[in-house]
Amino acid sequence: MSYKPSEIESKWQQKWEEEGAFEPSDSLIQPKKYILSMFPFPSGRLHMGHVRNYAIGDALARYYRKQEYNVLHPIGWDAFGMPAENAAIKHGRHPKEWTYSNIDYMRKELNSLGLSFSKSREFATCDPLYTKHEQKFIIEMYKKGLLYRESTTVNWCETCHTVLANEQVEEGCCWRCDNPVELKEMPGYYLDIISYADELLDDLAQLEGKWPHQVITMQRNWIGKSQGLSFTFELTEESKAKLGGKFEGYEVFTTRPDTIYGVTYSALAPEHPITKYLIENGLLEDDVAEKIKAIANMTEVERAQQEKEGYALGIEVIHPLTGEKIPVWTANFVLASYGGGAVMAVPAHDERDFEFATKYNLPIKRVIEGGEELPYTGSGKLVESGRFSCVESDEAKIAIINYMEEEGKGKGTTNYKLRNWGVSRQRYWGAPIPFVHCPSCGLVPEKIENLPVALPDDVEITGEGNPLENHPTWKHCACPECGKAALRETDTLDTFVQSSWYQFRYATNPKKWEEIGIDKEEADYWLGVDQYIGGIEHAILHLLYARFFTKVLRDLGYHDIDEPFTRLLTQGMVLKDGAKMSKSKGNTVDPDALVEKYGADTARLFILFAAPPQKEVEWNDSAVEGAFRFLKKLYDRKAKVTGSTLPEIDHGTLGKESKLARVKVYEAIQKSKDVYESTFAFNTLIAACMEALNALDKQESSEVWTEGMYIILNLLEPIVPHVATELSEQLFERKNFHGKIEVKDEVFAQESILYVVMIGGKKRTQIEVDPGASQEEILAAAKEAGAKWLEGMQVVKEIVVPNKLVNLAVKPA
RNA sequence: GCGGAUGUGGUGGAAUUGGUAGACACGCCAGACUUAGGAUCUGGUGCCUAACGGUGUGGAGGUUCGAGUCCUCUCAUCCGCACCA
Repeated sequence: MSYKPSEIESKWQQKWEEEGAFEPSDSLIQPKKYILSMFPFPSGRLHMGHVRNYAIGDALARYYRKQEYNVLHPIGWDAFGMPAENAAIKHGRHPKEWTYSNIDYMRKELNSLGLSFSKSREFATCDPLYTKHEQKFIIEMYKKGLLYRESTTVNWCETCHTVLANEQVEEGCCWRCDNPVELKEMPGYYLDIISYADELLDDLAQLEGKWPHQVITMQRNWIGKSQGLSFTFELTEESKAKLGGKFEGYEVFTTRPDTIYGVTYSALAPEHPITKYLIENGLLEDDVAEKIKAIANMTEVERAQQEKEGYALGIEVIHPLTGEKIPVWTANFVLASYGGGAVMAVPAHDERDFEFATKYNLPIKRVIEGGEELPYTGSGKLVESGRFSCVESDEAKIAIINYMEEEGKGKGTTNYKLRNWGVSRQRYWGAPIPFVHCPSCGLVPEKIENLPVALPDDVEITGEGNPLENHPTWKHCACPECGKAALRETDTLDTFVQSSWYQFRYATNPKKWEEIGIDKEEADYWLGVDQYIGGIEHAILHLLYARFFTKVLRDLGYHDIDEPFTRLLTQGMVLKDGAKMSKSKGNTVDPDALVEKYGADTARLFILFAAPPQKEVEWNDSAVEGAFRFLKKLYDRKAKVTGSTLPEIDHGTLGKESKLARVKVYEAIQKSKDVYESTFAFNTLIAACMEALNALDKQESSEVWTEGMYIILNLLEPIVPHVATELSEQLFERKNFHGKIEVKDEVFAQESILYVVMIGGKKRTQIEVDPGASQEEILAAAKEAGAKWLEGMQVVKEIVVPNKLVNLAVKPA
């Protein structure tokens, strides 16, 4: 019988389904492995990236299951989000209907790949049961002061009609639709991720070596911690008067307090309250006011592309140390979102300040020695810096901070680039933010017993405005506190909130899902995820949020885990014709079609064989054929097997070719541990199995064949489970899938050892030596074999690398 | 600009971590079997050379008996952040 993947695969998929073969045990004492591939968004169909992601995770899950670990390998659906609403707008389908029908289709696709998921723990994040617990967390965070509502400048995507978090803005554009992001002032809910910035930063150290270095660095840079001095610039009396007594001064932050004596001007962001006040009260000339407003309307990206531009505001502040009067400007390079939206400017020692000062003829005062030209941004001895002159930069930084603190003029401060996480979305298809606006009580969280605050099904989705806002009745409710008429919050939560805690939900037994969100005992048993697998595109977004949420939930008492993902593998993209597969480029390969033509095993084998998982993999039709050919060959060789157990082989009696075949087989075993447990270089394990099969083909011992197939099927089962299980069932009653196969050292014992002979660093010949040969004997043999190249030469050094080579260093005699 | 990677045959990629570079596979070439095949099997295949031999891991140096692997400089490509004071 020839290899018929479709028959074999559907047979085993059905069997696994009936057996509930991949459910984890409820016993929480066994050694465990939690293997998690990032859950998919139910977009409609699987793509090759999914196949790769799940093939990697499945191989690991199956490997550990065979090693008798209790394995949790769950799947679910990241089901809220814009595309569902876009489908509603475009095709008039209800987001819920669209989402669930996509899930049904994609579940079948995943099934057809033979992935060993726990079916009982599958869920979609749009399930009100999931929302219920999430809303409870949100309310608890609010009560703890970690969630707050405020009106501020936000990133607004006009196409998606919603606010975006900082992490969701890529080069000034929306991460989802790629339209330029606008700045807009509006109220929203924020999670105080900054209060966890230090822990998020410090704990990266424990991920070192377990997460890709690149991801750790990206997170570190994103958090962007910097230390320095913050102090208040007090306005002069005239300036205070000009500002109607509304302002005493403003705060600035600097990482270079050592340059403070070099301040020659100060600059405010166009959005700074003082700038705004001056404009709104007509205290600037009309054309200047217009120009400042124009800057304020630009996005940060647009501003960054502009030349430095600014305007004198006609006010002055007092230098905190010299008492000098310093002019105040507004400038397009000062960011409203960082360090209070105001800076002290030291043109001599800062490139931006220098460029600006040069353009507007502002004074430049050197206060640090070093460098030939200005601006000089390095460190050095201070000059013209009062009592701090002659002190080195590093010391001066500390001394000046200390002095400012003593004098009550400023303090040492830490600043982060990280902004608090804006979680409000003005969209329908998300988890409602469980708050109520009461005219008498203000902002009130919904009562826990009333959760979930569920979405109404009867909505009109037009793309105009927020459907929840427009719904005739949904938002009208009674205040949870005073019972009077009130309005529900119509914002929904960012979908990244759902994916921030799903790893804990899977760990909780489904029997408890109704009652509790996270079971502490089970969470502490299963988490951290032993191996997490997903795309690099989540390096900051999801992976930072999930780390943050984990710490917050820990502090709320839900579990004791510090880091959710112990080990992380970021898989490379699947390319075709050198570009990422995408519908718009028309270079996709449909997993369904592939599975239909060659079977799931071929698809899985190809994608794991073509490249190591961390790298990009280029699609190659003939390499797919090659993978299929190998499986056909493997299947065909079942005829060579004569016994149904692992045979006892008398190694000494075997022929040379048979011995070599055994070496290859046992080398593959050794390789497999390394691959499955540390390097994930499945390509090399597959190659080792191919080598072993090639070597088996070159010999005739049926015992060696039996042993070889017994072992190879065991090693390949995680990668090509259907064909491996089928053959194992036919040949060995699946006995080869249980327990470890011991490596037999006798196989590696050699009768003679091959030494390469190098003379003068060049490979010249080789010799066969008895394993017991002494160093002298080996050298003698080498010299004899290499006599031709030693003529007229003098050996100056002799190196013998045991079991490998002899190197004779020579020079002309 | 800052940060992180990566450079090995025609292609995807190996290399026991300083020890025979190119495993395995794709492609290509030759042959066999076939009515035929884009099926299967066998053999070959880094480059230069008729051969002996030489040469070869982006480039240039260095350490070493020995370097794809370690060090210094350099070039190229990719990714992330980007006026963060």
